[in-house]
Amino acid sequence: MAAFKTVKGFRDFFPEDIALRNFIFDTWRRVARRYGFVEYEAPFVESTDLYRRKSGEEIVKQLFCFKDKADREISLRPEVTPSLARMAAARQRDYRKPLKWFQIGSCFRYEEPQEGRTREFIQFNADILGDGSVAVDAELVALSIDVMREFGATQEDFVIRLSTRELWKGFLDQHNIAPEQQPAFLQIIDKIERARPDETETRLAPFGISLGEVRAFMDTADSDHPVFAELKANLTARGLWDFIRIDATIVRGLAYYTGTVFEVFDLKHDLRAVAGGGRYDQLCSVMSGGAVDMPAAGFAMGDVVLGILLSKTPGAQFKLIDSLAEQTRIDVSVIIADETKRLDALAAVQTLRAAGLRVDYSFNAAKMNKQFQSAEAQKARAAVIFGNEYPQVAIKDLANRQQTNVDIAELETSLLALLKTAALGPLVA
RNA sequence: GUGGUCGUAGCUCAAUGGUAGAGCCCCAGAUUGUGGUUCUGGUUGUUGCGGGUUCGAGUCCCGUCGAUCACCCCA
Repeated sequence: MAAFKTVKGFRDFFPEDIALRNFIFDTWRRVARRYGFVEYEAPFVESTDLYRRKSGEEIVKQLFCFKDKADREISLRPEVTPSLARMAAARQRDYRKPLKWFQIGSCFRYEEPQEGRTREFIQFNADILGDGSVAVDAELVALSIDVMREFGATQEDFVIRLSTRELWKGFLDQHNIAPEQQPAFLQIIDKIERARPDETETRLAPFGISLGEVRAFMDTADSDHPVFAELKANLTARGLWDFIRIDATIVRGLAYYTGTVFEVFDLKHDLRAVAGGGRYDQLCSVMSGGAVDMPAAGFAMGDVVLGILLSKTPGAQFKLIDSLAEQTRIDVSVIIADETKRLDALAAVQTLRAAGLRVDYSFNAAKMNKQFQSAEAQKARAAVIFGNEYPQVAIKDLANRQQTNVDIAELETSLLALLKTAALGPLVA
């Protein structure tokens, strides 16, 4: 029988992978909380209609969708924004506005996997609902910048490419393009940097607009354009405007964006967008059948591309490596030099664990050097040796290799004191 | 869903169609009460899977699964 493998596009998370994931989650949570956001979660499975409502029938081919045992059409969530809109519309009266909500969890898309794109990925979503001001847009951009900075990324590593659909709306109204045709036009703009010029020209033809006109218009959209004035003043005051690059080609694929749109882009590795989002003022209304009309804006950041970026960004390495080590390190390795003292050692293990220390030991009789190697491998700060000196035990500081004997009654106190001191020695690399 | 490339030990990779290997990792010993270095020895494979051609297939052919790249998509 062939060995089992993960289902296509899905990942195993071994301990070192979980350590990285925890590091990412912790960072997302810490910064979001710093901004006054509160955490929520939505179901992993929703009615397929929820996504049809938002994006139309063609979306189904990208959905991880199936029928349940009662023949209901359901889908693994491809994103959480529709769920958020549903939840917010249902209970919005219970919360003071604006809502500042964030969420961390898996999403699923039935696509061809490749680097940076899997069928299950984890997103951090941050959204602000119930306030339509540019101040909200600025707050979200600021949050996305600070999340990246918290990971250790700098201005050398990433940039916020930002635009607003207002810009193109004005342009299109001027050219008498009907609102229902505008999404199709924006799709062309979205691909303008990747597509060949003659292809773009052909696709623009039905709109009666030349590539030259589009390019000329894009050149007028720089950071001094009046449409960005308020956002610029806001982010400049925070010292964050230097992270922004106005880029009229950023329109985001989604039809529902209505105002500011932005993406977090890495500058050095030619990766996919690390995060993206914008303002979607109509969505709550659409999702609630018009019952609740609430302006909203938000962004999402995926773990897969972020993980690749972090692994390639020197500035992020220190925090990351430190976090990974901290998640698997123990405080104390109890070494049993004399098997007749094993029960005494176990008693001490429990006492130390009750005191909150991370303690491990060998399950079976083992040579001293093996036990010390285990202590080393687990990055224990101290070793406690139970041997023929009992009822005294030897405490060894594994950082500086100094060893002292103490009475068993003083073990906990002595260890706590040792663990408070800085680890000076080769262990601290 | 479409097309290209790839798939050999836990990992990184070798092997003109002719006995499947190396380094790292791991395990044991040198060292029976002391961890990073060193030395010695050792384990590890249905060569992704299934067919076919051949005296003989890791190697060539077909299919399939997976990875990766491009397309698509990125809600």
